[in-house]
Amino acid sequence: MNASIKEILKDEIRSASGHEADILPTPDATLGDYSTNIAFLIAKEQKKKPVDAATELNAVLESRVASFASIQVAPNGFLNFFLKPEFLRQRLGEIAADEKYGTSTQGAGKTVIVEYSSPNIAKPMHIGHLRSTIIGDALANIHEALGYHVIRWNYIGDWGTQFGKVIAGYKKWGKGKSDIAMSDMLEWYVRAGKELPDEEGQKEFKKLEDGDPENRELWEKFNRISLEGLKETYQLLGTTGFDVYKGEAAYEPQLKTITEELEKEGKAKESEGALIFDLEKYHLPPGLLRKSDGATLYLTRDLASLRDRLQNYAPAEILYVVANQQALHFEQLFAIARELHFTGAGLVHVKFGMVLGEDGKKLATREGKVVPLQEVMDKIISLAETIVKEKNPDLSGEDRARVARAVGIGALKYNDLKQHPYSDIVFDWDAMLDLSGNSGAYLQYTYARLANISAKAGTMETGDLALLSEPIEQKLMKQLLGFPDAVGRCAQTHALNGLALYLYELAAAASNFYETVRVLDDENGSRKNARLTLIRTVARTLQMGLKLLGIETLDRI
RNA sequence: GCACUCGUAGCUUAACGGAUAAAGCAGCAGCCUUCGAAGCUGUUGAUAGGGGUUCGAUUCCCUUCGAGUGCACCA
Repeated sequence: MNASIKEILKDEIRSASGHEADILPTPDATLGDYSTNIAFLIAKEQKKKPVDAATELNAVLESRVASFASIQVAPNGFLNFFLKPEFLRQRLGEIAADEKYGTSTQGAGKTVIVEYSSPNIAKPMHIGHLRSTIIGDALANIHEALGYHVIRWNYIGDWGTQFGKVIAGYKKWGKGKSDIAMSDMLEWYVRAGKELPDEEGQKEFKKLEDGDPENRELWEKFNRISLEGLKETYQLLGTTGFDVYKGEAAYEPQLKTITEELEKEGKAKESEGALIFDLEKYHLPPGLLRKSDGATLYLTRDLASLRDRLQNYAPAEILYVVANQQALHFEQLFAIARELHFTGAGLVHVKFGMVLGEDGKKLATREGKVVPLQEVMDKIISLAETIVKEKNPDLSGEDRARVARAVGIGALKYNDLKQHPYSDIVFDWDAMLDLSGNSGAYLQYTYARLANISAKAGTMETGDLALLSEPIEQKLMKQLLGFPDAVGRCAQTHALNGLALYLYELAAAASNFYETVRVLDDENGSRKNARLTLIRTVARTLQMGLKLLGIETLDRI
C-alpha cells in the first residue's frame, strides 16, 4: 500500500513484458495521468512498429491494472494510464488517515553522514555559508524521512593558516582586549591579510601546530567565542541541531602517522620538498599531503576525517555539501580513497553554485566585502515585518514578530531551494523579498488559508469522498499521489528544487480550488466534509513538505 | 594552456533521453456585499551557432562562440 503508483505500474509492466519501463508524467492531463515509453524499447528489440508493440502489450496489461486505471494507446506508441476516480478517492482516504504519508522505510538500517554548513572559526558565517546550511539541513531531513539514520556533521574549519592570521592580527592590534567579539576576529583576519606579510600568519600557525601554549590558549578562546555565535545563528535560521561538531583540528594528532605510513608504503612520494599522492591514472593533478615546511594540508585532514567516519560510523553514504569551487579537491579525495581501499560508503560531493553580489561578482571575505549572515537575516526579517504589518494589521506585536521571522527566513530558504543547486545565486534583495508568486511566503499563505477554512468548519468528519467529482478536486487528489516520489527524488538527485516545485504546484492547485469552490457554504454536509478532508490532507502535505525544506508553517500569517 | 560547471522568454529560473519546452517577475485584459486579493482567471514571449548519435535531443557526443570556477605547498 506504501508503494507509489509508479512502482506498481513498473511492476505490472515488468511481469507483463519482462521489460523495465520508465513511468513518465504526461505533458497534458488529456493524455492521461502517467505514461510509459516501454513500447519504443520493445519495438526496437523486436523490430516492429511502436504502436503495434503498444497495442500488443495493452492487451495483456489492461486487465492487470483494471482495478485502478484504464489504458489508452497513443498513435505514436505511448501507453497512457488514466487513474480511475474511485481509485483516487480510495487513495485520498488512505492518505488522509496516514499521518506519516511521504515517509518511507527504504533507508532503514542504513547510515548517512551529511556534512554541511562547516563554517570557519574566527570568521562569522557569511552569506556563502547559507547555501551549504540550507541545502544540507534539508537533505538531512529528507534522508530521515526516508528512514535513514542520519548523522548531521558540522566539519568546522578550526585549523589552518587562516588561524595564524587571526592570531598575528590579535598580537598586533588586539593585545589585552578583554571582551572579544566575532567582529574583532574578522577585523584582525582581514587587516592581517592586507597589512602583514604572509609569513607572519604562517609563523603563528606553525607555532600553534607545534603546541605553543600562548597560541593554543588563544585558539581555544577564539573557538569558544565562535561556537557560541554560530549556535545563535543556527537557532535564528531554524535549522536542526548537529549531531557532530568535529572539525579539522580534531584530526591533527593523527596526521603525522598517516603521512609517514603512506610514504613508507610507497603510496605517497616526495616532490619538490612536499609529499604528494600521484593521481595521474585518474587524470588528476597530484594531491598535496604535506608542505615542504612539514605542515599538513586540508586534503590530509579530510582523508583522516574520512577514515574516522568509515571506521566509527559505517555509513552507506557520505554527502559533502560543499561549494562548487572545491570540486577538484573532492575528486582528489575520492580518488585517493579508492586507491587506499576506503570502500563501503558512497562518497558524494553535493556541490552548489556561488552566491554572487548584485553586480554579479563573487562575494569574497578577503576583500572585506563580506555580508555577515546575521545581517542578512536581520534585514530580511525586518522587511518581512513591514509587509506583514501592511497585509495583516490585526496581528499583535508578538504574533507579528513570529510571523515576520517565519516569513523572512522562509523566503531566504525557499529562494535558494527552489533553484537547482548548481546555479549561482545572485544575491538580489528585490528578488529575495518578493513574497508573491513562486515564493516561500506564497506556500505559507496557502497553508494558512487552508488551515483557516479547516478551523472554521469545526468538524473533523471525513464525509463521503465519492462526492468529490469536480475536475479541480480530481486534480488535487492526483497531485497528492506524487508526494512520495517528489521526496524520494530529492535523495536520488541530491537536489531539493524538485520538491520545492512539487509543493508550489500543489499549493497553486489548492488556491485554485478554494477560490472556485465555496467549501463552507455547501448545503450538502457530506460533500462539505469530504472537501474538508481534501483540504486538510493537502494542508498537511504542504506542511510536511515545507518542514522537510526547513520552512515553518503557521496557521495565521 | 588544461579541467570542471554552465549558456532556455525582457529578467530570475524548471524540465528522470520522450509527446504541443514549464513557471514566477515585469507587461496586457478581467475577478473583492460571500471561507484571508500575500490571491484567482486569461494573454504576449525562449532552447547561443554548427555538426553527429537516436524512433525521439534543452538533455548524450564533437566543434565554434560566450560566462563563471579551479589547476603544488590557502581552506
